[in-house]
Amino acid sequence: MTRSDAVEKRASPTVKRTKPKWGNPQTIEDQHRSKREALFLTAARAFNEAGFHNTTLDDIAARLHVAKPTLYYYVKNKDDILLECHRLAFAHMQDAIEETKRSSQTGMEKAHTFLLAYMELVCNPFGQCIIRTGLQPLTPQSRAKLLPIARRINASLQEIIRQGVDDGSIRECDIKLTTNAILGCFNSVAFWYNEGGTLKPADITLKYMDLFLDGLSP
Amino acid sequence: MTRSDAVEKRASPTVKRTKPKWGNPQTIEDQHRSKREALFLTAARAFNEAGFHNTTLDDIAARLHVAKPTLYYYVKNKDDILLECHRLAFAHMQDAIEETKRSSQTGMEKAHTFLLAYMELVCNPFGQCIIRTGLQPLTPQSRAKLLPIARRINASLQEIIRQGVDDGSIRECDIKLTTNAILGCFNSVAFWYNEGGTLKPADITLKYMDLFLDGLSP
DNA sequence: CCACTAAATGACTCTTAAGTCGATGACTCT
DNA sequence: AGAGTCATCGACTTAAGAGTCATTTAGTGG
Repeated sequence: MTRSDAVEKRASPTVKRTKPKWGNPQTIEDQHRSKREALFLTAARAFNEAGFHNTTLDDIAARLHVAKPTLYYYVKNKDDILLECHRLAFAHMQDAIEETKRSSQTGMEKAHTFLLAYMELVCNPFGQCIIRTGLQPLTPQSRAKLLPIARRINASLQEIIRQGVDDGSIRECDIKLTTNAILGCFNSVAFWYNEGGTLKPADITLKYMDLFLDGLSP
Repeated sequence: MTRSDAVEKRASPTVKRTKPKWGNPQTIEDQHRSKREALFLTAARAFNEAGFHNTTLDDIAARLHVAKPTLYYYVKNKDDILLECHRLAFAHMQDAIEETKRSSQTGMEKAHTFLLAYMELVCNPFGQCIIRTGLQPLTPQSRAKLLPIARRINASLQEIIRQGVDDGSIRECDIKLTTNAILGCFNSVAFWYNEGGTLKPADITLKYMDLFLDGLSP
């Protein structure tokens, strides 16, 4: 690679550093953070397209028009990248879980709120990364950090359905199995959802809810 | 490893060769085939437990009490192993597809037959391997061989549901979306199914069918 | 203009695991 | 017993890709 290439590479997506005045040091930290986020988003997209193990750090660096060692300025290692992608995805659900916990809706209504949030998770690059890449490539330590979060999501939906059965908004059913069925069904959207398409997460949620509510019997 | 260890290793699961008389050469070929099958089953189990990329050929060889180069006597390379695992799994579905094609049942009834077979696929080690490992680790060439088969399964279920809607045994619905929902839901069983448990594939199928047929409305 | 820090990189090292090869033991048939 | 396979393995090569480090460049504040 020639000298001028390198310069051109660095020029394109790298945000120009703005004056890190002592009075307003926020600016430079923001820059660092926004570059980190760009790194994760780019990595997640790459993982989703080619798979975690088929994506090298050189690939990710190339997408960012940067050399591999630069990544290590923002991130500890490859495992760390995936871990953070998962964390960012889960953060999105955290709010939805809290919201349904606080609200005084029926189980059915809560299920709708919760599942809409979940579908949005599953359709965004970080969520797709969770579903498609999974926890397997992570080190056992990183996996141990994420497993409780994943379990909490499952437990929250179980809780919601149980409440629904109690308040009569959902019919009697095997709660664990039903939860697994619904989540499995929603997860699978990560494999065919297309960001550019006309079908938006909210649309899919409605159609799936309809299917799960009224069933296929004529 | 000492000399005697090696001998002991070879002794245990390796079937003793039986006389490959010229008059009955079948015997020795069977032996070769059964060892190949053992290899694939062992590999599939290993992939399911640790993931494809976390499973080395040495791991698989160790499980078979054999040295790595021995594997290459039965198999071209690692890609070949995974490809064959997927092939073996799909073969199971082939029969079910043909059967539903030939039969004169209603769409609903065909769906039941088909989905029972599919659930059995998903719960057996090779099927789990398809779902959990996926096609991503395969070379593009191998992937190209399997993709049409996967599509055929999806298309077959679509066909069945379409017929069900036509003959009135299934209510009007978005056929593609419904197919994806059902298959996604069934696929996810591969992640929690436990061979030793009391819940058998047929039981899960019934419960899931019930859910999809009658829905969750009270 | 100079010292300082943030950011980036070229050119390495190191490890892991896939795949190869020649030699050897086991069994059968004549 | 000797020839001829089948099956197996120890020891090796090779490639890829993660991670490191010393160095350079660019922008900033005094």
